[in-house]
Amino acid sequence: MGKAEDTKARVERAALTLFVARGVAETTTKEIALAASVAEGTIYRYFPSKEQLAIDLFLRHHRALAEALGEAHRPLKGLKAKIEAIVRCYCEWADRDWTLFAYHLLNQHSFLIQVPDGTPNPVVVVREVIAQAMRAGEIPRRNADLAAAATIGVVMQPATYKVYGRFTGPLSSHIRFFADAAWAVLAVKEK
Amino acid sequence: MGKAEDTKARVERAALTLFVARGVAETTTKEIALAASVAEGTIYRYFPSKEQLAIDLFLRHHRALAEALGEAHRPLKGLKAKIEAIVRCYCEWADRDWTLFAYHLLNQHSFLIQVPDGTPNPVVVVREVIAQAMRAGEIPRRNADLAAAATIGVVMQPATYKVYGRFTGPLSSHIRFFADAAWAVLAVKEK
DNA sequence: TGAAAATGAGCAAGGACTCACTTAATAATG
DNA sequence: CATTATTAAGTGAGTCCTTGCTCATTTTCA
Repeated sequence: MGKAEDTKARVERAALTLFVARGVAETTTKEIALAASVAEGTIYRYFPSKEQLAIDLFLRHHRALAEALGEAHRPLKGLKAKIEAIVRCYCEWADRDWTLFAYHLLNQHSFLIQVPDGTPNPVVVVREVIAQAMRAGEIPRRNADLAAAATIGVVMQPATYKVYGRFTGPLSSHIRFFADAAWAVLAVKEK
Repeated sequence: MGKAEDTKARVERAALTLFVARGVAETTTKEIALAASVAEGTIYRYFPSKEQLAIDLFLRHHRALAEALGEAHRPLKGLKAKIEAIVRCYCEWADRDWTLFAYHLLNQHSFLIQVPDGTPNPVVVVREVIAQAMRAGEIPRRNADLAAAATIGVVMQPATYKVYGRFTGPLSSHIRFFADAAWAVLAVKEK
């Protein structure tokens, strides 16, 4: 790794850690510089603004996660297999870089509006898998957005509670439960 | 309503609306004053700081929701009935004052750490209902925090997506689905 | 030796909050 | 009742401080 890339990476990691611990607005550029062992001005060699640094961090993860989820389910046939692959991919992604994952989770509502059209989107990936399974008659038909939201909630709420410290240990240890629970939600029959 | 209480309420409502629309840190005291048709100094007659105003708003709702959920399920017997009552209460609560609800939803991670010990807590209410049902053998035993989180996610994730504008219409129209889906998650068997 | 990288004092902008003061409402008084 | 005194409510210009960002200067290193 070149010196410049190393410095850039240090700034990103420092910013990320502070953003998660104290929030984006509450983190100052001075603090980022200090945590990255760099002068404040150095940040501006690599990023045009603090805002852009925050957005870059978010978007990079957002896109990568969406692509990973897409590739995880695409080769498989059948909703059950796809759901399990998506859940596994999501949990492993979270466990691999928990700080980045937490940042993405906690800042969705700040940045989601700024996602350019056509950007791969994790929610849309899941929604499409579900909508397709409804068309194929694998699960009861209903509002696909609603079904996708409830299904995603089964995994994302536990992830959120892990961020809050309500649990410990890797998300991956619960893949079996998440996949079964997600399936159970999708299989709910209209009465 | 006395004049003073009316002013205080106007300030609170203005702050709430702005906090939801733009975030707490991004909302200035000038904007709050303007929206409440009040001078900036007037805010400080009723609240010691902007921060405290934000916390008050959060805590009041947090406590009230927890109590409402508790009362909704307490008279009932059996997990299925309790879950349905909790889901109904939660959805109606959200529909009744959507701005307040959205504020609470979007700012959990800022304020949850500041909740004083012993404060009624919506998550704990649900967790206890579930833990009790596990002890009674109504549903399979597993980590109660995990089960509670996944169950809550079934309702809260759709609520969150409604905040983001991904859907429209009252949450209450989906009570049936949420209750069935929540039950399905809890009934998932260990394999 | 020159370009790339890094520095950090300083600036302009904007923020939360204060406070000396005005206005409205209420009580006391003769 | 009219008048005055007392308190409550409201004001907004101004203070002080923090923040994001700049840029003239220095350091690093190929």
